[in-house]
Amino acid sequence: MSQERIVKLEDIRSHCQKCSLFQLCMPMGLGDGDLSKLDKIIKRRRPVEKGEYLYRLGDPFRSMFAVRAGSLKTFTTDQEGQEQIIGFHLPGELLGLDAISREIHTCSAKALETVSVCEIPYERLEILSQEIPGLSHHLLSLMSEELQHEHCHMALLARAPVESRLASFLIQLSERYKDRGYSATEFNLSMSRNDIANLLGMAVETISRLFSQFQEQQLLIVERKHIQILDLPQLQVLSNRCGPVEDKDEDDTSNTAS
Amino acid sequence: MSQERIVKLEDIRSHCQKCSLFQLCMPMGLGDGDLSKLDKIIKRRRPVEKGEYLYRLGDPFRSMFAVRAGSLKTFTTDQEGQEQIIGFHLPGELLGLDAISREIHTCSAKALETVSVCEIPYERLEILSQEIPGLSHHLLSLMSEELQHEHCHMALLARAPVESRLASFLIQLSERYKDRGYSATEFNLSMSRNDIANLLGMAVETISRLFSQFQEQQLLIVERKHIQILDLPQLQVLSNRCGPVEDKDEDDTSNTAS
DNA sequence: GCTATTATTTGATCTGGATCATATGATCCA
DNA sequence: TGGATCATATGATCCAGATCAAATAATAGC
Repeated sequence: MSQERIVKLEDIRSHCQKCSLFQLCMPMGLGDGDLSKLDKIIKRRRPVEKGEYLYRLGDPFRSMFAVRAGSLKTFTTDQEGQEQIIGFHLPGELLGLDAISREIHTCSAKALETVSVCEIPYERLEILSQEIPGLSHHLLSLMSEELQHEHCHMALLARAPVESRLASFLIQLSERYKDRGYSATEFNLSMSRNDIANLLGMAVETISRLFSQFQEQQLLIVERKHIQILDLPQLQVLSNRCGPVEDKDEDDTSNTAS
Repeated sequence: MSQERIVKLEDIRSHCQKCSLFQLCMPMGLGDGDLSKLDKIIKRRRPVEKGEYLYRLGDPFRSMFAVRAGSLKTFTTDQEGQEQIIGFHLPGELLGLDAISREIHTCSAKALETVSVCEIPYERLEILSQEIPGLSHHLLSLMSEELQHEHCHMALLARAPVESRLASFLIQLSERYKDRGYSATEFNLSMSRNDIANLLGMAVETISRLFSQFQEQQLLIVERKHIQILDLPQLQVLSNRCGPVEDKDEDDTSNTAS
């Protein structure tokens, strides 16, 4: 076969195919041809340094972004300039989907640490999605996931006591790291206590106290930004999450929670 | 021209074209041909009576639904069976988009009053979206709007004092009624105080007290389910909503809020 | 129509978590 | 390298809004 030649060609252009995150941001059955079509429209950007904006609320929407490395926060601002964090974004995640309808970014994206992103011009992606079957569906699917996640977050903010909120947050992070091939029980927080508090609708002091409390209860060990989870099941019980029961590897999620 | 014949044909099948809500649920430039294609895949359903479910959390996802008349609430349920309302849905709105990725409904939809819906089989819609340019984009756009709206709701739940929450809720309802050609200042609530409280993450008693308080402050007149808004601008100030400044008919939304 | 049940209102009390205050440990940067 | 600034932690106090209690109004079921 002419495998050799193809590989070399890929080396030149198909960054996507080599990207370890590809399965996360575009997990569909694309042929090589489709892949390189997609790859061609993607722009690389110079890294966004910690504290810099990827985009700001009100900016015209031209591109979506896929996080390659580092992490960001997205947030809206109310009429008094108060920041409300919408979410944190890890490698492999797509940002900016919420701007499609108004063609204006409705939140700001700020780097929590040095971040590298792939820029995907939306107009060209739309054209491409007419050529590549499944691309539209994939985008819809990603947004649908985002909606689901936000429904759970709303339930959290509306009802959950502070312990559940933080537990839920930690479990979610843990799962996302796991999906990315990192440890599910040991990781570094890239965001400040302040940002966590803001996301979860509580005061910084409460976050601090809860970390201490969880540590006392032997649920985790926390030292500055570093978290080591000791008792994931107990955190899960605390979190009391919403939605249908998920397919777990373990079958410990039956109605035996009581 | 053969206009006469076409009109008769439309009478038989193109319900969409005659539907006053069409601009709300599918507001794009569809030709007559596209319209009748869309119309062909839509199923009418017998009305859903008050208290009945349109779908339940965990049900397999096969169709989206457009509300034709009446209203519904969607809600998730946590591990303890506690209901968390995600939103209320008025005529012209689309339900079920959040189920695309998992192919399972992640929330339940229950009628607040007798409801009639158009059922749109998702599989057929996807096929259709390859034929009709703009249909995919429209779906993405709708979901994007939903995301934006939920971001604001999250900010509300995380930060806003109870007055802002109720004010924001009422303004939002008012705008939605206005968009549908009804009065922006006088309408009936189809949901109970309990449901409002649940959506806004507060206690029923607080809703009751706030209605009384708003009435005392001459912001509105409330009598049971009937609301008459007297001072929309003041409610707007109270609500302190998030996001970029919207295009209003009036230009009273500049930075003169201070 | 008449009772049972449920929804809403209003008042009294209580509490989870915010806010305030202060200490201490990091990080920045001239 | 030392002082300024910022992030985190922890204790003390306070208060917005929940919860509890009770009355009243609406609706449903018979």
